[in-house]
Amino acid sequence: MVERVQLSREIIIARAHTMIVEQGLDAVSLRGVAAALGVTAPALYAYVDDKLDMLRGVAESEFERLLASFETIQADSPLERVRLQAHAYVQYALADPALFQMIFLFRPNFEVHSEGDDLPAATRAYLTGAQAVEAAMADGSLRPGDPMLVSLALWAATHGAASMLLAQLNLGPEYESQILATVIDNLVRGLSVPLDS
Amino acid sequence: MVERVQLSREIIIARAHTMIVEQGLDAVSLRGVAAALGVTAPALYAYVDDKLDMLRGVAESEFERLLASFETIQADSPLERVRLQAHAYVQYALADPALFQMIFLFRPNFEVHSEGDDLPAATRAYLTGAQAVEAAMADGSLRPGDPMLVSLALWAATHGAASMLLAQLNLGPEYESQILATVIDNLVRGLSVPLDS
DNA sequence: ACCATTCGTTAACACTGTAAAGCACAACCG
DNA sequence: CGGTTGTGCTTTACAGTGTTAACGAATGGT
Repeated sequence: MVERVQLSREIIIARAHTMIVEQGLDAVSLRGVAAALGVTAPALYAYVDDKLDMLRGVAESEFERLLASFETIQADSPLERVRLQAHAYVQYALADPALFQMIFLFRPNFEVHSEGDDLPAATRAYLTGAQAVEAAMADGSLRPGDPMLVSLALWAATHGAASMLLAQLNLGPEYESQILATVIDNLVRGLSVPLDS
Repeated sequence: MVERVQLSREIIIARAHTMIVEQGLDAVSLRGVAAALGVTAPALYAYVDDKLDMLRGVAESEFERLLASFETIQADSPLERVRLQAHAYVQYALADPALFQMIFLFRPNFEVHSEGDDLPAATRAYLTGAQAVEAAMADGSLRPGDPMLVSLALWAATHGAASMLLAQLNLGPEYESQILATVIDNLVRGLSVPLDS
């Protein structure tokens, strides 16, 4: 009961994607993906270097999705945009834990030497965050500083919060949004110019 | 050139521990650990449920070490203790990345129903952190609130910072301490009572 | 001396990722 | 039309993995 379509890198990655979502990262094998496509495992090697390369393809498409979710955010102020992006990141993580677990298997490279849309999606997602931080600094709502440093710090804290929520610490789910809010809001508060009182 | 000692759970876990440090988590196999002990793989099953259980043993011993590093911290104030614990956590992570990567394979359980030293080391490490937070709140240097929530938030942010540093983002190593400081100091700043100015 | 138990071994199963060789079919060229 | 070339997949194979079942040797007790 396998449907045999024309093989391609995209098809393979798409199938791996859905299998990761449905069965978890550890349960996905190259042979399994091939079988789901009605094909034997070595056939995939014409389109994919190895298993890691296949997963890299899935990760790339995920960063693309994350970036898209950033771009739909409507915010009143630059600072609010920073906060909403952090929330969007956690939302993304909680929606598909297996995918979130995977995207950091590959070290993103944030050295921006070339320009344009051919940058890896991870880099573009990061740049989007950094822009929001920069705007909030120009705005005067965040204290001046290195935007790269601050956006990485925000990302790190957000990532940690998401990881902690996913670790299922038997805390009861009502804690989830509170932990996230505590991390993000207080970090932003610490980074902001003091509002006396 | 294998030295064959009396087998035990502790011996197995210790050997797995050093092999993880030396060769990385992915390179460690049950068969490999057995061979290093001069024994065949099925022999381990008398002392260990399965591979995951073996790793769980290593993780437990690591939390014990982390806890020990917390207990040697000398701080002038409760708030300073909170900051130093966060730094100790990151120091621990950077010292042995493979071990840090592993300890969160298992969801720690923070429900404290029993008392005393028979609690899992992860729980005791967390409680140590929560106590410091509580002291800082009693002290008046942290705004009042749920100590559990705040200490989890701090842990989450710290964990995220460590993960980000370990991801080797091609950022140049001078960024490492800066990112950490940005996350921790600003989060603590956000959690503190404002000091007008 | 025999029995029982403990502690390890060997053999086997069902997987995994990956490489080499082979085979079937379509396209092209004379 | 017949032969050649090449593409796309399969079969086969290898070296691993975790794990289970059956077997064996040594040890201690009665």
